[in-house]
Amino acid sequence: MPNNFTLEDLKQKLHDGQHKLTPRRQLVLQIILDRPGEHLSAEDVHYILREQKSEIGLATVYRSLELLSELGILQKIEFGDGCSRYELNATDPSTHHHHHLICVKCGKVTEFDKDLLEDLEAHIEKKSGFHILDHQVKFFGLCKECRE
Amino acid sequence: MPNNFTLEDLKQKLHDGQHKLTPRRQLVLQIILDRPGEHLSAEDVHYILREQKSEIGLATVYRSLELLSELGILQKIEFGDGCSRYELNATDPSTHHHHHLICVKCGKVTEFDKDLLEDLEAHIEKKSGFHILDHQVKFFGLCKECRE
DNA sequence: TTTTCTGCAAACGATTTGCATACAC
DNA sequence: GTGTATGCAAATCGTTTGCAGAAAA
Repeated sequence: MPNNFTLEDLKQKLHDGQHKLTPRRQLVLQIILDRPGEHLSAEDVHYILREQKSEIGLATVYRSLELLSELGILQKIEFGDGCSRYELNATDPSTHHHHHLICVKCGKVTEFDKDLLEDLEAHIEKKSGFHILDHQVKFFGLCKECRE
Repeated sequence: MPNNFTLEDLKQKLHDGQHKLTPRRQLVLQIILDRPGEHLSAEDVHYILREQKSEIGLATVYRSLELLSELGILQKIEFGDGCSRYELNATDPSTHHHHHLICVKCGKVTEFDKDLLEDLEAHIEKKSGFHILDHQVKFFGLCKECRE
């Protein structure tokens, strides 16, 4: 399992904000954990949960995803397809900051880890005085399959 | 005026797709042209037009912005604030591909032109076989004013 | 008990669409 | 005259919220 936080960490984080680690929230998180690299939307998560007979309201899915994002467990991302998607917000620097490759033909979203943006970020900080905390990088183009 | 296409180009592009360069479409485009670096939403454009006594339906604004984006005149961008925004899609390589610096405190969006992503793109193409056509880069952080 | 959590339905806000009319070639 | 554009209102769709009951501390 590619998560780099413990259940205890999570409980602590929730507790600090006067929240609880409820069964529903664990279910929602587990769906994301089980599908690395999948960028699920709230409706996706809801659908998967219903499929596995876990009855849970769509509003609760939204609220759980929102909460987990606020805690930094998940990362909310937008691919311009009209809905928010979520992925695990890895805190390990080696996996953090991966880039998304979005195929404009088939719509497939793949990931690419290597982060070569440091130079650019340093340059920007120096020139503009803007202190960068995070970034989102999306590349649009044609995936290997669609090129052929 | 920072546009690098002529009215004739635009007319031709529209004509190729069996569309017309109507007065309304010109109005919408002009609003964007007059405000470089402003990232206006459809409602922003609609509001500005009403202010200057140009009566035009909101749906028409949406349709015009959509059409101009399809033609590559405008670029549709998402800053995660719940609505699509539009900017001029400069075709001049020296101004193309500017990055957005989004302040997480005051919400201000500024631009930064320098494009140092070439190395990264070359690396990705080589490693993944993904052919990159365009990219979107957003940096989140604190602007100069909010740091103080 | 007091607080948080959940489900449901209603509300919401950005965007799209159906349709009748107006315009352009 | 034929096809495209437009305005308006209604519909749509993802998301949020109000509220009442359920669960947890």
